[in-house]
Amino acid sequence: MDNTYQPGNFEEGIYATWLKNKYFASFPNPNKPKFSVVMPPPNVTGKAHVGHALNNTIQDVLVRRKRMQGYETLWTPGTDHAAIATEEVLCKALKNQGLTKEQVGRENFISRGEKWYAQYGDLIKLQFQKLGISPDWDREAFTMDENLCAAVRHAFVEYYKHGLIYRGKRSVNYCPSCKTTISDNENVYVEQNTFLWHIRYPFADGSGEVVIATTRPETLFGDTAVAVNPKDPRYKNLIGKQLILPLTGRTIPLIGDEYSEMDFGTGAVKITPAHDPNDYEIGLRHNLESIVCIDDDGRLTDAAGKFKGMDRLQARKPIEEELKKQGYLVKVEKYKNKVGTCERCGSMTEPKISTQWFVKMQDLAQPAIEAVKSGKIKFVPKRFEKTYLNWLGNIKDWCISRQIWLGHRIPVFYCDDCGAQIVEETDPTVCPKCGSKHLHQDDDVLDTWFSSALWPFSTLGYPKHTKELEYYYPTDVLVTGYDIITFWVSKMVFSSLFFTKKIPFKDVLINGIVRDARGVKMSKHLGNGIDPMEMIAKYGADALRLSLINGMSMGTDLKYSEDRIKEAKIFINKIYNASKFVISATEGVREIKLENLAEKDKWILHHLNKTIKSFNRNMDRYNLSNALGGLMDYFVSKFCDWYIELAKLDLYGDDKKAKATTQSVLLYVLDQTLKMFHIFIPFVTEYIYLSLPIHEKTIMLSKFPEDKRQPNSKIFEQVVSLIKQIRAVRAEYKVPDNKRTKIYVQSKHKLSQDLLDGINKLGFGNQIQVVTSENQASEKHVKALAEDMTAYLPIGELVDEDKERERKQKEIESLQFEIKRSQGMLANAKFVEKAPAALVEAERSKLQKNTALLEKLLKD
RNA sequence: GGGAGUUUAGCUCAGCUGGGAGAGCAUCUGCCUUACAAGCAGAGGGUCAUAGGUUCGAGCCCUAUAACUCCCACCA
Repeated sequence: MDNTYQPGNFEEGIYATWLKNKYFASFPNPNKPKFSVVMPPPNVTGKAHVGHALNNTIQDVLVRRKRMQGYETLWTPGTDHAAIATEEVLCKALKNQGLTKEQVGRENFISRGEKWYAQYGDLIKLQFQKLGISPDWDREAFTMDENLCAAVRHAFVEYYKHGLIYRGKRSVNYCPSCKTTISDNENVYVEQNTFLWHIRYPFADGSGEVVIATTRPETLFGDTAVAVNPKDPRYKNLIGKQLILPLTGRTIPLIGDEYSEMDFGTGAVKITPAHDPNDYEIGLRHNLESIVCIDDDGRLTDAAGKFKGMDRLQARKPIEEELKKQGYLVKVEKYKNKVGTCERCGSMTEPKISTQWFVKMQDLAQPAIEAVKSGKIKFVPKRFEKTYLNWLGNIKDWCISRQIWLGHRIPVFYCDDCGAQIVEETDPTVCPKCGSKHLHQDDDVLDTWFSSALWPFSTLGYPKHTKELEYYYPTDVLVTGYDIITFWVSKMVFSSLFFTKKIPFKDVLINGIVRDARGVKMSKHLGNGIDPMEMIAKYGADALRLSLINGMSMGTDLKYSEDRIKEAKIFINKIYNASKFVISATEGVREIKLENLAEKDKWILHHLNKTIKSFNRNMDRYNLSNALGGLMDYFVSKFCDWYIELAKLDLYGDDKKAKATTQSVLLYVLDQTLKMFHIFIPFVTEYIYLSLPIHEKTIMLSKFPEDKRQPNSKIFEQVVSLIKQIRAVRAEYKVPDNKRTKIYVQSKHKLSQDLLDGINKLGFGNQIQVVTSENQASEKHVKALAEDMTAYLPIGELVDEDKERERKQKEIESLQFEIKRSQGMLANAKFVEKAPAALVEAERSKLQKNTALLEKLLKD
């Protein structure tokens, strides 16, 4: 081992060995219980960020433990093609060359996409490997792989044949300047200072008018109704009457629809089905005509009469003037609202009603809701079930077509001659209806989530009936962020239930988002991100991993900064140094024998066992941070601070038997704790493990610690508290640590020599003597008390009678307070009656102990 | 507008089915003790956001209020 902890010296080599020996590989083995996890596939658009590091570290921790516990463990890695994001990147690159995707053509563009995927897919993989995670890389999957494409195709055809896929109209965002539809993500809402135009629509019969308020007067030419709330007393009786649409002379009806809010504007809203998604819905409900008054270039159409050909925005002013001239304009007020704009060019987007493909959700959603409600699928933390159920409960049909080129092309073919729609698993060459050979495929591609929805089973070979699918499915746990519960988790559940008749996973573990030290979400844009690769280079992968798990709470965002990684490294350094000590102290040891245990040995083994027990309990409940915290605490506060310090007495002493036992215990405890630490910090633990005098070929596949009963040493617990008292008393009297004193000990129990030596060493003594009464401690002294033990410390000049009296007085008071409290509780009949028996018992023994201590003090 | 979350020590956060307020970091004091000064020993520091309620007992349960955060929908 290196003399100091230098992760850079061994992390890479260890990972290479793991890979070479195929320790991560898994194969179906019906004789063993299995544990399977599928990795949320990162987008192949860039490099790994801390969020990936967190998500994958959590998975690795779970997977490594199960593997060590003897489960046949499969963790499937993979990547997602993220069509929209990648297409965006590629378009930008083209733009820099002065090209558009139309100019390079669809085929050429797609092959550019493939090149991109090949190049960046490997990059992400290399970064993940640096993290030390242990998925079965031989099973790496990509959403555009041949067999995954087959799964997508199969899924589409199945849905279609079950009548769950249909073509319908929907409003999409359209950018008139880029001349393309854009995704919801690229459509950013920007607050703008604009106006609210109040326009008069007279009744056709001349019986008055209705005033409407609008932010878009230019869409007036597409109006086919005015809507009011049917409960609105102002208009209730007027519903059904005809209105004259200004500037056109057309008549349109006044309709009643809940959509119209009574307290907004005038309570009357103009309805333009062709240019507003809500209006489109209303149009469907009321059977309204849809009139297009803005074309794909953003110019007004014939419907706008003399305004035809004008830009939609530039037409506002002239329209306003015309309305004013003709007496239709009531007023124009200043108004702030949010307007959808194109992320790329910044111009205002237009809602556009177009034909899209949909998946019918109602029947699919129901079983997915049931799966969670019945508890077959559990969310951790539970509160995220609400997010899931809420969304599925109000589900709308899923629009799966996207107007881009990258991704899975919609497998629908149209016959140019008879117009038939052909949907089959293989591409058709002849129209089954009319025999025509003139066929063309739908231009759109599928929503990226369509393929991600199949991920848990498509990666195991679906639609083929593979032995992997048979053995590993359903998977055991999915670890993901709360931001994609609706996008992804829900879709996997209903897809899986439909296609495989099984749930895709049993537990859904939700991790939070990594934020910077001020709580701001990390992003490229803000430049506040922490680059995991840079951190690994600086502090090692183990430190990064430890810092992510330590203090992390499932589902809660993590405030994160480089300091945390520094702290983690310091902790690992502690493990490193303690291990170095144990290894040097156990050179040549061939066998671990836990025999002839001394008090300290029983004590450390008891606490080890307690730690293992709570570690496993916490891990089973996915309390990773608590499991880790308990282990860290044991390692430092019990093993290092007490056991190792005391072990030195045996190691450098003459008692060979005691030395052998201590060596065994040292090795045993280190071995067991390393194995638990391994799942969090795999590299350094492997490095140390392989340096132990007794070890297997890798810690990765060694047996995970299990709970074994080990009674505690009560006497050693008392020795610990006596030593703590001695130290506290010394500190209070300002005895510097380098000034050692004689220690007199009086104890009800017989203290063996090793315990006395221990008290002497850790209590800063230079000599220790057992006494049977205080008088035997002849010098002026102060006292340190434990339940059945007392230490007298002759600290010479530093003894201060007043202070000693004061200290005792304080102690007495606090004991009296405690005793009174205990007595009060025990005197309360309701407490004794209602509280759990163990609690009452504990209170009694506490009272007893405190009373004993108080008596002792009062005697003085 | 609908939903969810958070509020505990200077900072980051634990705190189990309700049963004497915790950890790490930071601060202060002492110590280079042969694994570790990236260390060891000790100490100080909290009206558990606020106001009510339930209970023998509330950080935890109920009601209301405030501040902050997030998600979804929408603003004619």
